[in-house]
Amino acid sequence: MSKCEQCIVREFSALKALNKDELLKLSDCKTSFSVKKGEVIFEEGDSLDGIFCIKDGVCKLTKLSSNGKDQIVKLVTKGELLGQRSLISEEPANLGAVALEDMQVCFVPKSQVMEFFNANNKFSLSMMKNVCHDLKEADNILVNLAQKSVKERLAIALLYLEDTFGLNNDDSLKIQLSREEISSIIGTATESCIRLLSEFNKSGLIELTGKKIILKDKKGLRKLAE
Amino acid sequence: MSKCEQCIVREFSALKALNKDELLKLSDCKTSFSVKKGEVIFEEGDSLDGIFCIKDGVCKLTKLSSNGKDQIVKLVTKGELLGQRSLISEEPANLGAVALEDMQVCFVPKSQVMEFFNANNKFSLSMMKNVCHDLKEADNILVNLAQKSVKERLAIALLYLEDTFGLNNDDSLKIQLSREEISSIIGTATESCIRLLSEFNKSGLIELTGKKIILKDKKGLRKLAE
DNA sequence: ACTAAAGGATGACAAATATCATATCTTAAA
DNA sequence: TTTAAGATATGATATTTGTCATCCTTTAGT
Repeated sequence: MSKCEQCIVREFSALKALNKDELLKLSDCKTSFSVKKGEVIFEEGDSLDGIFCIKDGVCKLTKLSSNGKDQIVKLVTKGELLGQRSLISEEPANLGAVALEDMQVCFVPKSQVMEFFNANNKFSLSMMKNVCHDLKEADNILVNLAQKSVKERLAIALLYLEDTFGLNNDDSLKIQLSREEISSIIGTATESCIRLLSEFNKSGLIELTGKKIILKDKKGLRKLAE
Repeated sequence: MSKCEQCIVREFSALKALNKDELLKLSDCKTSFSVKKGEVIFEEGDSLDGIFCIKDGVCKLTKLSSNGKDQIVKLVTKGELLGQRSLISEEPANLGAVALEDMQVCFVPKSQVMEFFNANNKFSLSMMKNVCHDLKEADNILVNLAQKSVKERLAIALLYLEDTFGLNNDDSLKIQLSREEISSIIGTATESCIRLLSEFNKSGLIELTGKKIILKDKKGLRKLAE
């Protein structure tokens, strides 16, 4: 069983507010496991008995719409927590979580989180700020979905993916998403997304090489994104 | 200066978690004021030095998109609080608030809210649950905007307005929104919204009499909304 | 009561987006 | 390696939605 003290999740999440004693408790009660690409961490409607710490990898949070299509609501990556809203609300998960890459995850039982929550004001405030940040982001995405064209949303999404997940050595986006997944982020048909990527490619905004995407003209993309 | 003890906001918001002493403090520090229909309570980007309690009336929370159109992100009504996210995040308001009706509002300074927040665990947990609820709602709306047609979104919005704000004696929706505002909720052009309302009217789903809207066939609307 | 301004309605048309069909390419399993 | 399944690409077409113009109706102000 590894220690939580040096874990990357401590750097980026509410766990940074925990003191040494609390970290020891955390190490004791957590369970580690790995998740293969494509595997489900939890499904929409599941009751979560705790939160997940993402030590490595990226997953998507999705919701199935009644038209049968999945919408990606958020991508969650290394260093972040998963399941906070559900835990605080004491409600089943509103979104499902699926690994986009192989992941290393820890599970911390609800009882332990609530103990920190009640005992450590900094921890609860920090967690709250995360939820608030998510709310702000969700509102902003909501406005984009309502007011921007698919083309604009694609430009925004590509810039977001580069900013958030960075680049490989060849300047291509580090995060690997299928065309269908990109469509599911921007809320459009897969074919429309593919067509626009081709168009961006032809007009020199991006460069497509197989699955790889390189943002060639970020200024142009930013202008498109407005 | 009126007492907070009997205030309707206590019934529905995090204020229900305050004890008698705290309520007295609240009464002491709050300022009451009224807002006329159409007036701005705060604007996107404003730094809020506290939260607002809505004693009466309804307001819209909007965000201006780069295309020049306002998107209504949420309607907030009698009994609810305003500005919680901004307060917790210690960030400027992400959304602007404009009265849809004449309102009675109280303002509670940040210092006092934070005092309750730190001293009273129930209060902070309750407030957090509100933010979590907002997040869930925002995610759900986001999915609808991404995946549902304008017609479906209109049906959903009409049902929501009836459920949330109720009916007048003549069965018409109690909340009065302009066509432009309805468009701004469902994220479409005003003309498209007007056209669909006419269509719903002709097909017997709703009945339009001037500004009044009566949901005639809720079953049909629910089916449309899926 | 009159008038201007705003809101609402509708047609004609354009643009954006979805859908369906099909072809090609990639990947993983036998 | 071969093959099948899935992913990507693209054309043709249908549908949805937006835009612009115009007219009608209501509302607020003088």
